[in-house]
Amino acid sequence: MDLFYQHGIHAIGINEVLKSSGIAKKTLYNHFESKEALVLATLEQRHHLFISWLSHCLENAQTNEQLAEQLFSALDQWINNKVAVLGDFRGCYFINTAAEFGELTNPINQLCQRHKLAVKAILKQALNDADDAAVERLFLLSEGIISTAYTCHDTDVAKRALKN
Amino acid sequence: MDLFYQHGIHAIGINEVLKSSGIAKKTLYNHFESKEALVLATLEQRHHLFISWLSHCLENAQTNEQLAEQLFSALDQWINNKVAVLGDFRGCYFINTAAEFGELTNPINQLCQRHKLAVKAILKQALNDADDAAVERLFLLSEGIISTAYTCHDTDVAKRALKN
DNA sequence: CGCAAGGTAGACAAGTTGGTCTACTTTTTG
DNA sequence: CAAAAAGTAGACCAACTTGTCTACCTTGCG
Repeated sequence: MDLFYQHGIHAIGINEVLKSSGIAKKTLYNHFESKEALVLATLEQRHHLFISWLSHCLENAQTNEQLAEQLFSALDQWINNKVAVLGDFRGCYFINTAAEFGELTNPINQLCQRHKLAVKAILKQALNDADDAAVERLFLLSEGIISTAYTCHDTDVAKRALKN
Repeated sequence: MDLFYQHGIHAIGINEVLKSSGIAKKTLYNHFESKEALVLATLEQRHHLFISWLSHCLENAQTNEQLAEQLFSALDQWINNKVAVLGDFRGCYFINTAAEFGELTNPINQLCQRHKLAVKAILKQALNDADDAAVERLFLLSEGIISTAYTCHDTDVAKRALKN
């Protein structure tokens, strides 16, 4: 997971995965029928990790403003490597991976899409399905923050969003 | 350019570039000393293309609201393949490329960052450097829109943003 | 025209890729 | 304990990677 997240899928060969995990090639191909299957498993794992972290961060928000505050401050924690389960921040694993696998028919791409829809659903639920436009704005802002933090190496962007 | 944008850098080998461009390998390496140099050239080219398209789209905006309207409607055009110079929409070339080349020391990554800063500068300028917080929000929203349109295959996201 | 510059096609090198397979060892389990 | 299951190390394969080089051909220009 960490290797793929830190360097991208194409940049990491199976042999590097083996070396870093200390596992034999045969064993790996015993558990996963291909590199794609392995990648899908890492996506699935991170999906669950991320969703449960995010849900926890957004618990008990009462108002739009409160939700925004909790969301942005969670992102700030992540961006500044304060969230152990998410590892060293290197943008969104799903955005990054979708960038490498763009074909709509590719299961990898589809999983990335599903992840994003799940994130949006969590925001919606945190607002009791109240305000669709607010959910949308919050989602777009959070995507923008994650993307900007990564490509601009801007570690303060979430903090600034908190203030505005 | 198109090949790299549509499929990602690692997914496209030099030989595919040659085949698709009808150029001999020697010739290519006569003009570019490496694949990285070629990639940098495509980034540079698209950077200029994109910046000049965007500047044009944002001309003569008087208010925050007007600027937002012009920005979102420009994005909508791009996302729905109405902007010939930008080619078939496949997200932001710079976000996608940064996802593949994450090391801060890599010139490719640095170019991606510079592009984003230039985009932000254009927004700032379009508002006559007036309202920093508004520029920031607009930038984040636009990054979110581009990213969402791509990873969620959501071609209406810019249109919805226009309405809110 | 004649020649230099720069094009073409593609063989080739050295290394990497994902994936299979053999031969052997360790662990689990009835 | 014995047998089966699952692990290990790594050779091997075919295909592909970037990049170099040779040999030939086409241009543009003095």
